[in-house]
Amino acid sequence: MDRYNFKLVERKWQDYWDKNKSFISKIDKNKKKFYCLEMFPYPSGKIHMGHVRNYTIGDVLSRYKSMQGYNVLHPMGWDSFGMPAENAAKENNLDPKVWTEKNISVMKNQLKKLGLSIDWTREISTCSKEYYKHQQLFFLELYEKGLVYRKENYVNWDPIDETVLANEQVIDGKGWRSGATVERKKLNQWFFNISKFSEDLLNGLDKLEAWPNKVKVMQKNWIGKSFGCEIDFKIEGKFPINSIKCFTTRPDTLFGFSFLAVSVDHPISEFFKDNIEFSNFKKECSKTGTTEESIAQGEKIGFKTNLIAINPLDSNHKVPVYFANFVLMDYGFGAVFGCPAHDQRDLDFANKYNLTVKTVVKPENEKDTFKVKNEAYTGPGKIINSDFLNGLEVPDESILKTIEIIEKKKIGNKKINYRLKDWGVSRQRYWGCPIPIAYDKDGNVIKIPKNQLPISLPEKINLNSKGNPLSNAEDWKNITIDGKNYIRETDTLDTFVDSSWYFLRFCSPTNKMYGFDKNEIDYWMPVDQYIGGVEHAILHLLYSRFFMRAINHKNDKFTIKEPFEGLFTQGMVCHETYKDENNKWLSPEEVESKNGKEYYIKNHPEKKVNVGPSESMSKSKRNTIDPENIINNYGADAVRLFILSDSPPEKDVQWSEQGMIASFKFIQKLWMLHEKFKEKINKNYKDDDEEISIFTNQMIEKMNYNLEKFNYNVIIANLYEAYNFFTQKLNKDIDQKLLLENYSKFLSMISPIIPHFSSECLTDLKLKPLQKWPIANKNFLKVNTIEYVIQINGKKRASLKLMADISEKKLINEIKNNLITKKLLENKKINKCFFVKNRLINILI
RNA sequence: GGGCGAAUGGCGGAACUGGUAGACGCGUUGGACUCAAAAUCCAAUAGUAGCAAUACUGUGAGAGUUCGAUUCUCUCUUUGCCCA
Repeated sequence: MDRYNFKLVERKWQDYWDKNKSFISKIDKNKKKFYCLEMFPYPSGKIHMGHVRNYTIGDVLSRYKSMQGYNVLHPMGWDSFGMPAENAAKENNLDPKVWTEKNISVMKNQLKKLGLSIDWTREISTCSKEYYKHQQLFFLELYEKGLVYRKENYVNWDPIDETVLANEQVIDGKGWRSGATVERKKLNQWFFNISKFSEDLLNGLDKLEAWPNKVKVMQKNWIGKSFGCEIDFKIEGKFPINSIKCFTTRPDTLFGFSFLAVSVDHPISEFFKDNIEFSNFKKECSKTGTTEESIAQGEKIGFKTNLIAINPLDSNHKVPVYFANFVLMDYGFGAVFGCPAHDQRDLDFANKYNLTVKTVVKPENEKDTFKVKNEAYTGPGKIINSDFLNGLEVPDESILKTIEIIEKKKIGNKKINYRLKDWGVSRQRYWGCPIPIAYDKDGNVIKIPKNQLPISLPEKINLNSKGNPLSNAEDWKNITIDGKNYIRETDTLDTFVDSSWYFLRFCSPTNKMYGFDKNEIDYWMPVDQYIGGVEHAILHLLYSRFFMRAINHKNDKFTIKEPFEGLFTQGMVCHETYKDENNKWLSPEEVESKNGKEYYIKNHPEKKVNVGPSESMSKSKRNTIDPENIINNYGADAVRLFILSDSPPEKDVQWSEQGMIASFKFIQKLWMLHEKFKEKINKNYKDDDEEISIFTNQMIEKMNYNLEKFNYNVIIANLYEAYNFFTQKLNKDIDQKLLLENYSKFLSMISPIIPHFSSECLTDLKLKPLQKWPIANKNFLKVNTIEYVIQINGKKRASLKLMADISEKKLINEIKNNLITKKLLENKKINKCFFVKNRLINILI
């Protein structure tokens, strides 16, 4: 008996699928379509285990659906613009394009070795002109629709590298690369008007039934709809200003008003621009940072002005106006009214500056003399100390009534506020999609004519110069249109723009005229199942949902709104972490252990290794496992099997060498089983055995259930059970035909997971590979005998194997007559019985 | 601080709609084969007591609903993720 040679077999079937164009998809209106998409990778150089997991999950689903008769679209591409290419190019003095293309070809080979059922004819790469020229056209279309605009905005500015940094590139207030202290700087930036769709994006979530709830909740919180009102506060003082507008969700606490706080960027800051103390205060504020986190945790500081604000509901009630570091200009109107008794932030502030704390809400079970001390009260209750508002129920009635009064008095209006801000898409970088805009000498914006697209990135550019390489590329930057001189926009688009529509491009990847073909979209979209990491739960998914709406805005290019009908977020791949005595990270290859408890450096038993917790694989912790090595050692099928077997796909999985070996061995065992099957099938037995058909058909039902629910770890447990079952069955003589029928169904059911192996076995039996998905025969789903559980007073006491469908009476009779169970009821009076058909009986005595 | 989850043997994890808790795998132990080891195969494996049949305990803790709770409700503890 030969060992199973995975190297030959896997190579053979990958070639076969290539040659036979097995996974190429075309529109077929007679078939139901299924669009299965996994988040496309960034071509960083090598695939990692996270990719293996992601794409295996998608591949199992694609193959399963395709066997069920769906017309499956399962494409793959490259999210190939972005900073790592630019950085790598700088370090190695390379062209980012060359670096990227090399990575793509390596990674494509690696993916092919996994045996994925991908239609490679649809491969796209976002850094190719053929892709981004359509994106430039979209940009112009959106601009024409008023969904793109330019405004000044604050950015993180690295003064050494002369570049803008993303928030995550700022570490402890310093640039991650240069180490320079990051400054806040105002720059002209391009924005997508995503906030225009806030309400629609929020409402759309309700219809996404096949999305994980947690993702919907995250998006909902991100959009952050809050209901409240805007209020005009009259201002007294010697400055040319009559009123300041505030947004509040708690107008009902207006009588607890004790100060008005505005952002240091508020227009009234103009009045203080020559005030040195104010400038110092403003500097102080920029140090503490502007993230909501640093504001919530940091000290609340204020700068008292000589302005006075008046309570619009009580003109005798006057309070000071402060600049405060916890008020942000881009939320609401950059001004809030402070009610310390019912907002912790306001209370901290009031305590620091000795401001009045007036309680205006009391909890239901407290007296009217209730007073807030060190902790703000934000819960429900009743309004007190508030003149004509007294007695209102907090929060619903009190807020609505107060808004009504405010509107009647014409001092403010009901308003819905969203936390979602417009999407800044400008990046001062080279390796991205150029923005199709130019400026005349006065700085006026003109669109690049559509017939001049694409605007290609210049080649052979000096990346080591300071600042944005494109703004230094004089030849490229200066252009003439219709004889007039212009300067190109030198910012490129955020790479999240690239990934906001790639799922549309996959439907018609070679269409030259437009980003997609309507016919193809109408057939393939929406994506039926989208699979990827939960880290993209907010930005990428929200941007994609926005982009669909934006493209469709005012012209109804397609009828669907949501790009992703179903979403599945898989967990990460983790591994233990190792450190040597000097606290340096060690990779798993450098470590070994004899007993599984004590670890030491390979071949150096005297050098002990500290084992840390299992964490998501990352280069920095050196706890990665290279998929390519694993595939070479154990084969693609074994890796696919292992990566799915140990944990539910939505949870983190722990990489384990032992688990990997177990999966490898299982395939070897399956091969031995196959050899035995073949032997039996070739001999002429006649004995009938219903049990084998019952088992197979029940297994089909289980597989269907668990595949639909993504319980892939359970599926593999089912397969192991099947293996155990068949191994035992083979000791008996079974009718040839019956055996072949059931075994071939088994082979079909394992094929989504270990397709090379399954194809090999099926053809070895002179059957076709990629068989149809088996359909359970209902005749075999009904079982003749059932093991009934017998409970006495709720406790299991025995079980009896009896005919299915028997009645309660008959079962009790059986219990009374059976030798084993007889004693349970002897001399006992049955008070009550609970009978669950074909399952159990609970007798109360 | 807020939101959403999770907690089951030595480990990863199963358990349909409230109905036999621990499927399946790993590990461990014992045995077979072998000069020996590896590999492979067989058996055992929640805990306690017992030679055993069996009995009792047991799904983070405590209460509740129920004939019956890993599953439903409440309180608490720990923990993860997200937003801050």
